[in-house]
Amino acid sequence: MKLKELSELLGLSQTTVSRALNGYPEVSEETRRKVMQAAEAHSYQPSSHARRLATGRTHTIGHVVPLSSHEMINPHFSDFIAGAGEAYARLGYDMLISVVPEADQERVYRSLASGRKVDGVIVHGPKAVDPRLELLKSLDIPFVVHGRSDDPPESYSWLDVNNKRSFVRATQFLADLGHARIALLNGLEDMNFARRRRAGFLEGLASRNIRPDPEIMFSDEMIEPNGYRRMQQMLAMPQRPDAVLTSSLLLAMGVARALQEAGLKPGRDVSIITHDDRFSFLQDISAVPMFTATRSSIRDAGRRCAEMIIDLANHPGHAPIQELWEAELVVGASTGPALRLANTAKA
Amino acid sequence: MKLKELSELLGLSQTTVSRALNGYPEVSEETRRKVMQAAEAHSYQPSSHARRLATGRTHTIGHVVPLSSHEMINPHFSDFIAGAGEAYARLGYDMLISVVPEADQERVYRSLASGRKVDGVIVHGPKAVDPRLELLKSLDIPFVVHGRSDDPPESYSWLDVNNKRSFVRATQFLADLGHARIALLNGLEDMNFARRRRAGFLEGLASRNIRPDPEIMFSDEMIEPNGYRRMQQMLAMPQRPDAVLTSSLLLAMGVARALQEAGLKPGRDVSIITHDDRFSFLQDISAVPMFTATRSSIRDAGRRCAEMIIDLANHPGHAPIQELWEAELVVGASTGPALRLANTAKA
DNA sequence: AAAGGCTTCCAAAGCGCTTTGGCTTGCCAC
DNA sequence: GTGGCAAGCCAAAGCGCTTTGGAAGCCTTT
Repeated sequence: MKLKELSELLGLSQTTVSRALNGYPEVSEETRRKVMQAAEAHSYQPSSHARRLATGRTHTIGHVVPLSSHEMINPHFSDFIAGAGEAYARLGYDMLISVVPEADQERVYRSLASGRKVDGVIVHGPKAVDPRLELLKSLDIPFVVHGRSDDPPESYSWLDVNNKRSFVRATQFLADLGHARIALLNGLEDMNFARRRRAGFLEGLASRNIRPDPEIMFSDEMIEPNGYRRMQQMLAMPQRPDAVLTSSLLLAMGVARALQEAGLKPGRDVSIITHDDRFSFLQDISAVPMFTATRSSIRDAGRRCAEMIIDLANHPGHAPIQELWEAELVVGASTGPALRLANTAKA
Repeated sequence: MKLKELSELLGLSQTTVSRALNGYPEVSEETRRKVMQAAEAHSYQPSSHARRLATGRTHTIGHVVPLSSHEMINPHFSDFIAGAGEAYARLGYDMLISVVPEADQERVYRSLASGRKVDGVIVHGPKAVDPRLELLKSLDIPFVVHGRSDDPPESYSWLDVNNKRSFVRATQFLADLGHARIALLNGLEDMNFARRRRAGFLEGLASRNIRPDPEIMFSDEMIEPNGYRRMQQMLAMPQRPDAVLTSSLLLAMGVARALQEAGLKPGRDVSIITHDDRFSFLQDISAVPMFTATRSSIRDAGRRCAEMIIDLANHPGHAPIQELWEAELVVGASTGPALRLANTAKA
């Protein structure tokens, strides 16, 4: 069923039918009702391509998802997309996803922009210094960054967690429990969020007069095996850490596994605190969470980013939107006071 | 830069320029070369919408990703999409993703079909009996199922792992190590794959003359906390299992965590074998894999499904394609012979 | 009664491509 | 010298919508 057929069926012009369906005022309520009914009855759906060609609007948002250097897809991705997808469904938008190796990104952005395939894009995984932002500004296409780069924050739209403050708090929390030898298992530090977390960690240590030890500060892809490997490595050190701060629940799980394999108990022998993106596949269903964590739902972030980009796409010339979310500190079973015995024995 | 401008610039008609760019033969090589050069120089890219309107082909594949009953997004998703995305990028296709609650699926499929937004769709997470297949057949839109339903297998296109055989082998492997009390932690058994695995498990037990015990057969969402919870539950039983077969690495990790917390060692005290979809965020980087597993890369599956659907979209009337992949049995550290001591003591 | 202003509708011109049908031109065979 | 054929090109007609610029009809005002 196409517009022409529908209009002939109704004995009206295409113009009137189109207007009636799209809610224009210059149509009598009487006619509009008839048109709506007929459209419903014949389950008329306008061809999206024809409409796009005529209006120039695509009602589609692009997500360019970079593969990491190891060709890995970020596990954050699925929950973020789930949240964004929910917003798109609600607001009548489509989601176009390109999964591309780092190197191909520029090409893809250019193609999205020049082919006018999308009304806006979401930028995933911003680097500390990220050339994509300049590129997108120059392509003159609305975009929202999930995270931040080092560009002037007011010059573009973004939604980010206050990574620095989270890690300051987490570090202080550990220090205040009496831990003095605190390890950091961070994400790859070419990522902006990882830099901010590192800065927070260092600031937290400094505020409690603890000297950082580069020997127990790591920067890896945030997957479980890396948590395991790094903790094993640290357990073999002459002086092992008494607390670990990790950037992801997956790393924390790896750490816990290494500890348990060594007969050590998280929260008693070694404290673990982690950032928790609330992955749905790791959702904590127990009364006391397994890990003490700074929590912030990445799914909510996806939802909000989607709303933001749609807003921007609908209002060209709109000023950039920024949102900084505070993570919630949730105390779980993986942290506890430093072992006094060991400390006094040493003293 | 639009076609009209480019053609005027070259002093050629739009027809000729279009033909030159799209590789039609009725253009001299000389002209084609000139056209190509000019297009390159002015980075001309045809408007996808105009092209779609004119040709009716969208060069887009739709993925309708259902949220589980708990609104959860399947962690399989991201790796599958990564694989598919790679194929799409290679073959010049776009990927349109809708994340929708179970109940909204039909509406979305209808809208994709009637709006002619995609050339074909991938069906995710087929149920044992899945009405979506009939719907798609009736909508007359090419589709490929990742997995199978109970529909006659030759009536549609699918790519599946031989779940039944995998679980027969895994069960026999455990039995042959001397384990007699084997638990099953399966996925939700309204899913087709879970039914087949259960059938394989039962067949494996039967082939070794072991009677199944419903008390230690579970069907849950395949997330880590469920593995943990179920294993804890089983450890509290008067006669705990001496081996566990799980449907996902996430479940297996939960099981291992419960064991270690109870002071038991996987592979010594209790054997674990799992199906492993090779999630990139759990990729095993150690020499001896942590878990004995039946392995099959879900990312490869995504890649192949994408190729299949494009094939079907390009050749209307093509006979359905089916592929059944065999999983690879990889022996890791989580399995070992049943404890003879305990056995003889009992005898 | 003429002028002006609403309301409600419509014909036709795009949007930027592809594709149909046809028109030249040059070459060869007869 | 004419007919036939291929090679190479083009004008124009879509594809299915939206939107511009009226126009018709009716009511109110002067």
